[in-house]
Amino acid sequence: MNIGIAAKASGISAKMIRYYEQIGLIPAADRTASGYRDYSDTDVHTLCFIRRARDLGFSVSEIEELLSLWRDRDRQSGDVKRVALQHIEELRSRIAEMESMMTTLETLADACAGDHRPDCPILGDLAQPGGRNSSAAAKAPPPRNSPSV
Amino acid sequence: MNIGIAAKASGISAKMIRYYEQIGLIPAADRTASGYRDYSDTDVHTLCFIRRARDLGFSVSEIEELLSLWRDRDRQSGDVKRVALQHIEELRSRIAEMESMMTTLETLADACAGDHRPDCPILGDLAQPGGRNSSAAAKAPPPRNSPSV
DNA sequence: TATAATGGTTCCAACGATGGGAAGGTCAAG
DNA sequence: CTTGACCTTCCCATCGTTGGAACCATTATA
Repeated sequence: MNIGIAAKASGISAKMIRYYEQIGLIPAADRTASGYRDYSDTDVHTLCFIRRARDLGFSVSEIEELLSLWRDRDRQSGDVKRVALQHIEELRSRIAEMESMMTTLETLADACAGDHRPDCPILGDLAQPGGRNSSAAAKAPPPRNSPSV
Repeated sequence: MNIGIAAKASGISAKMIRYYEQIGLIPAADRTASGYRDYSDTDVHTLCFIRRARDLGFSVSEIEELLSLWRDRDRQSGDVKRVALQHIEELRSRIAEMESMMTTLETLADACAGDHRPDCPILGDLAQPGGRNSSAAAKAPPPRNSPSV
């Protein structure tokens, strides 16, 4: 089947399917006589696996790992679980960071009248001469995934 | 003062200060006779403002808006609050998305023995033929900020 | 059958924010 | 005057994804 059909069937855009092939996440697809990529149901199944993993926020390299474990009949479930737990920790830390930002912002927003007057505790906080550290997390690893519609 | 000093004083790297100048977030710095950028205490104060806003997860365009409100003596605090509340909603939605992922992953990880045996509910879920939708959020706007180390 | 409308192909660029590094000029101390 | 630390500009990489241009293949319609 054509890449467009495989894209609809898997929920991964044709663009991304080509990209995944390019970076080696999936093997190069078969080609028809005219050069079109040709996908089997098995290929689509793999693409669905990838999409599901992406929806759960796994990075491409993690998906690579998961795919190879999936294909390995002699895998140890411990290896899969390790990848999952690591990702869970990653999510946990990013969530904590954002929640910390949110708490601070909510406090500031609550203190702000939000009317026509110029006085504003939010700007007041941002302009703190000391460069305040407050409660908002400052340093943390970058986000993974993110569908960026 | 030199860019290096301003960088240390503000907590923003020299690289990023040049970048912010390039994209117009901050005006072009004065130059010494030899071409070095020259910063005043006021400039550093602005940089600190920017850093604090970034630590709270505001995007560059939001910071642009906040900076212009900060400089506007006739601003209305309602405008500032609107920016903040919008960002809070953004954070809230991203957190919800990640929490949904985490919940799903934790359930799967709990169900996985994590030993030497190959049977694995995590892979089982990812390989669902239907392309499952489950509870994990699939679509959401891209993350802002993110200190990336 | 001629032609138009899809849909495939490749390649290049952009996003957002940041870091890395090369090549070369400047400054201050020894 | 040399050395080392700092500055300058410019380009590249990250990560996942989308967009577009230019061009070829297939299909459907007039």
